[in-house]
Amino acid sequence: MQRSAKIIRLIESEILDGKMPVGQRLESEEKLCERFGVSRTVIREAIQQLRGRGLLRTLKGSGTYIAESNLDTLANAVEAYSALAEDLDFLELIDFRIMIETECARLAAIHAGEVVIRELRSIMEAMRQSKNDRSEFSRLDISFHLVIARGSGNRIYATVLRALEKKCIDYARKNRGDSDWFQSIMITHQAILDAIENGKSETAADAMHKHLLSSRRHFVDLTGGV
Amino acid sequence: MQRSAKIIRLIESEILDGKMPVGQRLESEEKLCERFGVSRTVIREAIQQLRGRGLLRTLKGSGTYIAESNLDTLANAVEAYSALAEDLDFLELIDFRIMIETECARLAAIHAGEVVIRELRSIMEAMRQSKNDRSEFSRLDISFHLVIARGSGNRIYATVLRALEKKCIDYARKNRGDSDWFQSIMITHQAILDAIENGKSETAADAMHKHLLSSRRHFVDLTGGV
DNA sequence: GTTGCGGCAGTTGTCATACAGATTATTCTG
DNA sequence: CAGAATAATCTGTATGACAACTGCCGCAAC
Repeated sequence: MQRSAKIIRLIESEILDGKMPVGQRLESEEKLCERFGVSRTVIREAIQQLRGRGLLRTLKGSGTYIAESNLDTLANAVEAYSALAEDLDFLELIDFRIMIETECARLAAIHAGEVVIRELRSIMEAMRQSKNDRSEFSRLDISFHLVIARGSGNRIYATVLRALEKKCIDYARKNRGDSDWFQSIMITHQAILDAIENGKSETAADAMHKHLLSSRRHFVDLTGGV
Repeated sequence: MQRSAKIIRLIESEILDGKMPVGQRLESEEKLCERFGVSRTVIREAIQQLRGRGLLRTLKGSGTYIAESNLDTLANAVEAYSALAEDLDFLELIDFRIMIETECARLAAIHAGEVVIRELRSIMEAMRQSKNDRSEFSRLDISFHLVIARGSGNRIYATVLRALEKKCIDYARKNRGDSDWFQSIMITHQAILDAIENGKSETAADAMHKHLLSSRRHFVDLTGGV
């Protein structure tokens, strides 16, 4: 095994076991060299990888510190996974969305404020006017869902869904349909929005669930599930 | 901005935009030096960080390749997030669990085999005997949930929940209660187990949902939601 | 005393060079 | 042609040097 890999495991376990509090400064690279008996090259490579994982952050001229948690790191990981997972097809994606977004709608009905609701209304209006621009329509469609995730008040949901945005837009573009399909999306979106506005959490969850299930059926009909 | 950061963005975007197919070999470090006009040090630091993110993997003597998606990377990110997020309150955690574990229970009722069911039974028995050892009881409580996640057959759910194990145990320990609370957990766990044994997916999902909702209510009552 | 400046020590970022250890391509040999 | 020996290529590690930046301390001016 490479030397840097050993150093990584040592530092990683110190952090994850909570021995190193968030924000604490690591020893300088030179000290770490002495302590582990390796060259500065090895220490630096280990630190770089741990920075990539979001466990450390470095300030030039100052030092390297235990990072505070960063949602972007989580988003990067999810985005990387969805980009690299060749076998993650759109059915798995929509199944995952059914799970997470049903919950988002439920929470959004409880937590969403006036700002979020106005944003949703404005997206609905833009969608009406983009009826004939399929690409723009798909983008707005997904942004409607992202805003609801944000309105849930749960940052994890919002972050994860945002990381999947590209993949979702690809799905929406592929899952195109005729004028009836357009109408169906607008109606179900409106039902979700109404429920959120009125704070009816179960109704919102149910509407979102039906909306995505119907999207899933449409996708299966259109593509045979591929 | 550091030079390695620029290189990272360039390579990252090439990968995430799908220009570099999974498994493809990157140019050698020396070629990348020429192309970007920097020293080998900078190139290597960029590669190290991208390895940490799970986008690249390197074979000594051979080269650096676009990684295939790896569940461990996702697990690392989730674990790092939960370990470093001092402000990740338990309500967000339990909301997330309600969502994902309801689905796990549903799938486990369909996919769980005899091995998983025996394991669940044995955990129930151990919980009965650990009634007075709160720490051990909490550990067993969470392991019951992890086994169900494994039994769902969905590796993503199982991986993510496994990465949250430590945080879940902390939650369970904090969410302690009296003898009635103990009985309530045992009864709802039994209901979930029965539904899974009998392959009743909707019943299992419902039982899990009720179980975690009740846990959430108990937590809110106990702590005021903090 | 307080403020502002300069300089010094410490620290990370980058470069260059060298070689070890592994893999891959090429050539040689039977 | 097959297989072994060899060469070329590539990553891992070590070392030394210097640039760029930060934090701290002391000193001078007010």
